[in-house]
Amino acid sequence: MPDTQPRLHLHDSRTRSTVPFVPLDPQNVRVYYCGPTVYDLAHIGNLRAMVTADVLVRLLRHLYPRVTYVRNITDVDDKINARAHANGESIADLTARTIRDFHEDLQAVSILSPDAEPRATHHIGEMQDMIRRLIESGHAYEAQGHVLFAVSTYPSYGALSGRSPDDLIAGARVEVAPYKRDPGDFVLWKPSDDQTPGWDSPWGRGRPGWHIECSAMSHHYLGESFDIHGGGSDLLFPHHENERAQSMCCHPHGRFANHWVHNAMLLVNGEKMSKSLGNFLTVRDVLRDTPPEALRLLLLRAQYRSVLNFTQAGLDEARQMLDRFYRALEKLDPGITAPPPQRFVQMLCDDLNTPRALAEMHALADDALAHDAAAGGNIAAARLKAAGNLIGLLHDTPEQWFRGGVDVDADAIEALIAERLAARKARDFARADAIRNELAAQGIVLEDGPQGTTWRQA
RNA sequence: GGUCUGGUGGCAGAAUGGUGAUGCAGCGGACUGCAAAUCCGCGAAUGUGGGUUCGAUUCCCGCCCAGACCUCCA
Repeated sequence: MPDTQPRLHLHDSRTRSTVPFVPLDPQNVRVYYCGPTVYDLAHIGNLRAMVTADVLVRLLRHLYPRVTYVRNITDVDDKINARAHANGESIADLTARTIRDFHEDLQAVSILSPDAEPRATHHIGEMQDMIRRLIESGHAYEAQGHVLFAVSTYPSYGALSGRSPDDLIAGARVEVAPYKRDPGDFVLWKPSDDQTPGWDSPWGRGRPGWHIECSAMSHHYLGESFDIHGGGSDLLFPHHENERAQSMCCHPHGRFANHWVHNAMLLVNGEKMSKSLGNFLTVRDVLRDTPPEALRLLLLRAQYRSVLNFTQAGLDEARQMLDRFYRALEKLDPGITAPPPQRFVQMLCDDLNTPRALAEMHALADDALAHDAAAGGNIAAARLKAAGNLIGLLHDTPEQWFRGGVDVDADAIEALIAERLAARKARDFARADAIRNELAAQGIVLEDGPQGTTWRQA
């Protein structure tokens, strides 16, 4: 039914407008996202970007036959050097451990692996090639052991982030290195001393600047032109602006990213997350006492371009929403499957409007809960599950969701339920309630239904 | 200082030039021995001052407030 297939519209940061998404090659949609700099655990702000990318890629996979999703790992960076030194460990140990932790955290919240996850240190050669070409074409110059990109050679510099070069100079809050021809020039290659990781190059032993890695890796995996480049809005300038300048100057016939997607920042209790405020939350911190799906749902409750305020109350609410969804999935018949409803997909196609998509899921849950199987309750449940799965939710069974938290002795609980049933039959409600209270104290909630008494974790 | 977003019920959070989704919380009812879960129902919002318009929450301007970015923070 190609006529009824929803069309994806996405907001493009470069033009600051929401436009129809038209793939360069409908047979292979190509996406690049900026991944982590691996010096510390992922925090929930990092996670928002990764979840946004995940929903986008899942939706693209639903709409198109093939998607190539590349997400890099920055494993050469001065913050890494500083952290390894402070920890008294090798850079290799630090980055290996951080990458492993990053993968664990993302997997916990059902973020799918990218098709390629290149590491900067594995692509130094390509970066050097690009730098060489930029020097040869007059877009870059050497100065005091550094190679710098000359922003004045790229007339469109600033077009992506909507700034004029004059604004940038006026607002520069960092001291401008004296060897720069223009205050806006940025480093492509910089010298390393003996204590710092470095690679031999035509410009001496050194290491790459931050931006060049993404230009080199996106070109290597996706070509001169690809469909979508994404990341947090804080990357728009300077990182993405600089990436674009380098890539467009190095590959003048390409378009680099056709479409730019940026997610808004996350606040914690109304404040920007920062170590000095003491509100810096890692994914692990949150998952210690929250089911991973609740964290994921919390992030999807706001549209990705809105600032999202992270609170414990919001997390609790996300958990309650999932309780109801899983309650509805108890109506699911194992044999019944359904595609995600068109209206749900339509909402996602409207610039990833996950709040409206979730409203559709609530309607499906209503339907499933209010009707028995003969009246379509099981179909609604199947649709709900398909919808949830499309955005990386509802992967558990209701059994796992309601009972999966901590270790409990199910046999002991069943024995107490049997004892309570006997007491109720004898109309000894004092004893029956005492048993229920005893279990409640252990975090076990009893529910008396038409089919008998069931239990779940609070 | 410059650039750019945004201010919607108690809270979270959509949408829209013409009766403002959804969720949580609250209130009433059904069900229950009482609960829990579920169901039915109810109340409740567009920061502020102007302008354009038959009509503005939506478009425009001022003000107030919040946030982001301004050379390596998702």
